[in-house]
Amino acid sequence: MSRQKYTRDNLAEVLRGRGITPTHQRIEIAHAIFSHGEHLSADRILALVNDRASETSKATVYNTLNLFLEKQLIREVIVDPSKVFYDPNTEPHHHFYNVDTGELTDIDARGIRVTGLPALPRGMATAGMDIIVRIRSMPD
Amino acid sequence: MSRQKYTRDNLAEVLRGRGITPTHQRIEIAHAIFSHGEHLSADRILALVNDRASETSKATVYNTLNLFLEKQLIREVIVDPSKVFYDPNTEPHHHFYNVDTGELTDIDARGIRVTGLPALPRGMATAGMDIIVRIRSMPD
DNA sequence: GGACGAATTAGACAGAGTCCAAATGTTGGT
DNA sequence: ACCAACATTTGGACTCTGTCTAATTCGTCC
Repeated sequence: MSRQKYTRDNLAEVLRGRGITPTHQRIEIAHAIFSHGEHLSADRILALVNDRASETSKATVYNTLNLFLEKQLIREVIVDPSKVFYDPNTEPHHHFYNVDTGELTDIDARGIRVTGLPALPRGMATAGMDIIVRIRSMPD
Repeated sequence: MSRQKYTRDNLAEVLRGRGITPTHQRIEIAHAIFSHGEHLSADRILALVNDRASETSKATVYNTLNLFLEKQLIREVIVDPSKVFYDPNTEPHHHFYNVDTGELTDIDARGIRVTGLPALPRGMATAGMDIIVRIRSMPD
């Protein structure tokens, strides 16, 4: 995703580019995810899109998020056992996870090198690697 | 945890060593986790302990798992959005996660080096790092 | 045995996410 | 404009994981 203003028109184009019919609701959902810089959970997204006018149902939010995932428009981040976070950044990167606040911060993957990993089991291919650095406020 | 037969007597000792009163149910749960080599989810553990005689309730299984976590007898592994896995291995290690089958495999952390991580945000301390290598069967 | 605190229990509850069948929207052809 | 065919959305029921609570049971110490 290039860096630019996420107008609803731009977003419609982006969706088309991935073979996704840009409906009303999908654009609102994309807008929520991309213009809001953070890592959002499904329920936060549902709340955000229903803040403004067009009502969108829970089912549509989940349908859409899964569609965006399939089309690799977003990524999911699994760090909290109770909910999935959706990440608009599809560049290779990892995360700091503040275990006290639940806050997620990106770590650019460029420059990070992991050595000493064993060979993959036979006939297996890597589908991706996630590094999660759990952090907490220093006890003083 | 040293490598030895996980008899119920041994396990009772281990629990005591961590300041956990070794009850009937707790020993059965520990036995399920430690003698079964795998990474189990709460519902699998519930099923396992109720296979043999002594019935154990869902509440007790969750209570006990959380107690074991607190006392650092086990670790939790968060890779599947729908459930937590419990890991009897508390040595530093990471995981292969087979996204097709859901199977988890340990990766010994000794020998693994990660370079290029940015400095932690001010006033933060590392609480642990997890590396998850997602793998899938090679498309042939 | 009695008393007291710790542990367990069933079942109600909460929250995330899925499923389904009905309704609505969109598109292309005539 | 109308219709047919298809894609999308919807409310609500449902499932599943996990928590909570108040009542019971267990263990221990006197």
